Amino acid sequence: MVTLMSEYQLAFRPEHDHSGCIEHALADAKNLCSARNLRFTPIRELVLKTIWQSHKPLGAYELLPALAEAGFNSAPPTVYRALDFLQEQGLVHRIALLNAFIGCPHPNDTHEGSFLICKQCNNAVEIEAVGVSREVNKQAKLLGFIPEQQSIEVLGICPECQRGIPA
Amino acid sequence: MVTLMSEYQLAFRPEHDHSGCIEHALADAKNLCSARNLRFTPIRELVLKTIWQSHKPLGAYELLPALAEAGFNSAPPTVYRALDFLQEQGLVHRIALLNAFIGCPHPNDTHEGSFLICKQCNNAVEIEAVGVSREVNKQAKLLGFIPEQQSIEVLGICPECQRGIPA
DNA sequence: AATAAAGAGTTATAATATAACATAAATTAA
DNA sequence: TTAATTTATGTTATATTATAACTCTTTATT
Repeated sequence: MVTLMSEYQLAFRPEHDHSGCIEHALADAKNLCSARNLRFTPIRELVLKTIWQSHKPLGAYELLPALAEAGFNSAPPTVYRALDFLQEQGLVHRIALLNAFIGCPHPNDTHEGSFLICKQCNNAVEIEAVGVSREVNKQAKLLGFIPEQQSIEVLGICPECQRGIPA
Repeated sequence: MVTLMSEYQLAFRPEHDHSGCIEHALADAKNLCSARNLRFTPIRELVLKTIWQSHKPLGAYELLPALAEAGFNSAPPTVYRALDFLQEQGLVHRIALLNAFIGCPHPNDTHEGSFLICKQCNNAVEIEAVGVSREVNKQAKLLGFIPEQQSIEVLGICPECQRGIPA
């Protein structure tokens, strides 16, 4: 059952094994940094882990308490530096509509996320918007515009919340 | 020549008659408000007019000086109220990636803008992204998600700037 | 070990946005 | 036409998000 479903659906399925999401994301990040000869420092790991506590995008300031509890400096620059690093490496995405950050479930292929964000439960899923990107590029080409960075964000109601059961 | 071109291209064509854009937008707004029995107050008109001074999205605080010069209160709430009104009526769009606002060239049909934004000259054009919206809805439906609000923003280089002539 | 580079600590502040309450103007009801 | 109501604006204060600038420490390179 689960194996037939795209990982992208998990965020909208409260019953899924979320500890698997976290472990998978952290392992991915460790591997990716090691392969790129980058340092996956304790602060970076903690920020990523905190982001992955749920599928709800978190604001930068919501990440600070976790740093404080772990005994790190918890001034804004600390978390923004970690977020900058994680974004550069594709490990997290920033959701512009929310000023918030979410873990990327497939950080290995460079891409920009497209998101469905539930207004009720605040969970967000990253979708493979191949068709969307293709259409955007088509429109851009018509105007002679060279696209470099896309932000596609859709607010709405997720399947769970439609059933009246906020996740 | 110009009649064959979509109005959407104008932002990337520095030679276009921009006074026409402004007049058209203000006339549209006046008609729309009157048709909806809404008040197109001097502040709202001035904010819209200021936004339409160019095709570059403007931040809220960039609009304040115009209010001050015209003798209005120029504290942030004044401009945000006007922007809220203009957004609700579809007269301006907010570009989330830039925290900035841009005039809508066709405010009559309710829609959400999709934008191509030039990183060099900062001009932005609203595109008719019918195909894009269709693709987004398709993806959403696959996941049982009901889309309500879309934000599609593409950063890149416009045709003029590709030619090395920043508009 | 000496040097350089990268990461983190720290203080201050910039930029964006809203809350809350007072006043004024316009619309509607009496 | 006034009185009541609604809508818009004035005003002060503050919340939220993000970055600048400088210091110190740790890690990597020579």
